[in-house]
Amino acid sequence: MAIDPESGPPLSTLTTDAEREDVREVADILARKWSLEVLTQLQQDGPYRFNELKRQLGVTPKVLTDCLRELTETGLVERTVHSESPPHVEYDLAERGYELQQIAAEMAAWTGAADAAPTVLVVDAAVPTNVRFSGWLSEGYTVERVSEIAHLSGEQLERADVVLCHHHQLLDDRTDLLDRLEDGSTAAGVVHVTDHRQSLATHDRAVELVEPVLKDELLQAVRTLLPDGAGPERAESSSATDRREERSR
Amino acid sequence: MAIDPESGPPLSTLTTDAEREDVREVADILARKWSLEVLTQLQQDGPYRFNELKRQLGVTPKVLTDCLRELTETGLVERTVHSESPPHVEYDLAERGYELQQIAAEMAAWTGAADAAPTVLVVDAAVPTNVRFSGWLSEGYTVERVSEIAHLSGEQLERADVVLCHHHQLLDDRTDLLDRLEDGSTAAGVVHVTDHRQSLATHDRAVELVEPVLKDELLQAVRTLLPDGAGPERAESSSATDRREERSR
DNA sequence: CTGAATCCTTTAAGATACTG
DNA sequence: CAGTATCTTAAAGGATTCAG
Repeated sequence: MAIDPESGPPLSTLTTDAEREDVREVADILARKWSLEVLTQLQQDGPYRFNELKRQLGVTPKVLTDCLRELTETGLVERTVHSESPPHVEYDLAERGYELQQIAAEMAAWTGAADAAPTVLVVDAAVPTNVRFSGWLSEGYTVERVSEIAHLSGEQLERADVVLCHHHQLLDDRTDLLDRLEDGSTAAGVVHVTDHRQSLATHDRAVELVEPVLKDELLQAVRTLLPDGAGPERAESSSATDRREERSR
Repeated sequence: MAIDPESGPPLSTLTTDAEREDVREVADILARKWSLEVLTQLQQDGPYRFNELKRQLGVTPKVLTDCLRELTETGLVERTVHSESPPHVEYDLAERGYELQQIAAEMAAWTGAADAAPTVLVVDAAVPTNVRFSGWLSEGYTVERVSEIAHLSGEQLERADVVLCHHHQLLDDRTDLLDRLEDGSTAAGVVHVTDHRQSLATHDRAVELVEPVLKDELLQAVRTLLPDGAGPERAESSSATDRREERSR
């Protein structure tokens, strides 16, 4: 398991089935299409009536009914019936609904932080090499590892800003992802690590390094491949949203 | 995450659609039936091979394949192909998978904390009364509010240790939940608040209070209705798991 | 105004059998 | 050993219509 030992272990583990079941119940609500929309809307604009909310979110009545029923039953939203004429119903955020949004905000911050740090995908280095490279990159970068480039998924490649791989891997079974890596049609830059110089840098977003590779050499190579010199020291300045927009263009 | 409302408002709000979408993606994974099982299993017992994991969890191969594919594509699990003979495949927790479990643990702690504090359900007090009662109870109790007892859901009643309601509400439209409240067949105790004494305490888990109700009077009444004198000062001692077992018997 | 009732489509999950 | 292929079921989301 790839946990860096230097950080003191908070190591809260989900040991019991009951705990995991609790998490699944909470996550199930957050995963529903309209739950968070309703919660944030209620938090921002105080109480809402049914049709107000319906118009605001652009959701069909059945779905909103289902959603609000679940949220009130789980104590995240308060439903108040006002009997004055004309009678109406108000929905407002409950204390637990507020608390849940704080947790949701942590989740967003977590993914945001990973998006903000450039991601380096280390492909199939032998274990000692892998550990060495990962250690060098662990500050300032999000590091992912993949055993064989043949099994690389499109999603992983999309998350990567730089792919770091041993050259011999690039000679094996061809895949379309591999082709895209070599012809430079991916957003990610490529660092080839080879045992002997082979002049493989086939496009301007590819760099070749020959073993033995030094730490500064690797970091420098990675840095040149990031968009306009954005590196770990500048990673903090670009928000998660900025990077998301960058990547989805 | 211990969110105490009296601390200055961290008030992280989920303002953008992108943030809510991120949360939904993460929550969707946690809500899946086997994701957390796989993650905790990998965390506890190092790397696993496919069939090992399959036997351990008692899951069909298709479902495990789907689950592992999603977890590796999202970078939570590392998949390593060992080509020595006999060749085999290993799955292990990735750094992000470890981080996600920390968040999951916070979610479990959050629901656990709510379970650990006795829950008082305040039914349909007029707004000023409601605020007054809720304020008195806010330390040491989880407080929920419901506007009309007629709309009380079974789930809410099950979460409640004590139901605090105005007596006139109990005379209106009958529901089965209301019957259960009055005949004492619910786990929850009942505090009736009336304007004039009416001798309504029909069972030993019901208490009648006459306005004006004093803070100490209310807190004392609530305390007598909790199982064997467990109150807010003892709430910390009983773990979330203990209370869950209590309630599900 | 606030939903309930109906119908349709998609997807997770499980069971079962089969393959490189 | 490590999956894939097929089929079935159940629940969620959505559109539309109807009702208290």
